[in-house]
Amino acid sequence: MPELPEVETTRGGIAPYVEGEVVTEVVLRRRKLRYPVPQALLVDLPGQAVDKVERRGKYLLLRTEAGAVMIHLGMSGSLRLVDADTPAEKHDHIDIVFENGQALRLRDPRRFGAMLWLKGDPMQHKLLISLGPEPLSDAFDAEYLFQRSRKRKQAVKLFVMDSHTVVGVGNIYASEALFRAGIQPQLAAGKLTRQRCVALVEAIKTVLSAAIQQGGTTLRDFVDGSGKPGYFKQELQVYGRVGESCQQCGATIKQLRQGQRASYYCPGCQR
DNA sequence: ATGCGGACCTGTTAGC
DNA sequence: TGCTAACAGGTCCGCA
Repeated sequence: MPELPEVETTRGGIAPYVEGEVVTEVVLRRRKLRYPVPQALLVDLPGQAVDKVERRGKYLLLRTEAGAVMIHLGMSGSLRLVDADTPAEKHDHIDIVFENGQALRLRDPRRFGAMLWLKGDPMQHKLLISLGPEPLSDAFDAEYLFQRSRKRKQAVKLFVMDSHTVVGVGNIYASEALFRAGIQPQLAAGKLTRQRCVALVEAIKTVLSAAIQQGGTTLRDFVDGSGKPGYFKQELQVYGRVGESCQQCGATIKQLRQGQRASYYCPGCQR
């Protein structure tokens, strides 16, 4: 469900309410998520104050003096702030309860998400250490993408969705960015020219920034920290629009499958 | 190193 | 209306 804009929307939504708050208790209703929730989280987190809520790629980090809580929302996860006594529903797996009576509640029907407890520098963790640059940082530029893509036969859409290339570009925004850059998704990454790398980097930055502005994209069930949906869906040009006509050129939007995922593109605008 | 398919889950929807 | 199959925002792992 969440790509970078949805995770960033969640981060921004919960940070003001969670930073500075002291954890009193962790309520675990279901241990089996993507990875088993470590016992150490239940033991070590209570008593800690959350210093900062950060994001790296699609991972959220709640930093405390003793360690960091690392959260991934997978395909269907959401984090919401609720009163601690709000009854938990079926897929509400974990509550981080605070002294002020609020709780940060993780809901995740498909359970592809994760909550881990990291000691030491979280950026050195296996899951974070080899991630590519943040798409909205200066490190992600056309020259980087150009060099990185040399000799790659992989389709450009799969290439930009690879978190080792750049983090945070998921299935929706990969299609959207390629449309905006005028690049067809099947093109081998190694065939990108410098010029097209400029356009693609620009498109990725623009589409992600715009989506963050709109509070993310809600296809069916994404909600932010207070339960509100995102409004970027109405800005989508190709994603989910097979058979509709392109707003740019009028051609019919097409769909194909790449890496077991749907890709959407306009055969008129994308070459 | 690269590239691909399978695996992990449940819920919703499309199609017969 | 009901059943079944396909599909859904992610990404790690193992194999060729």
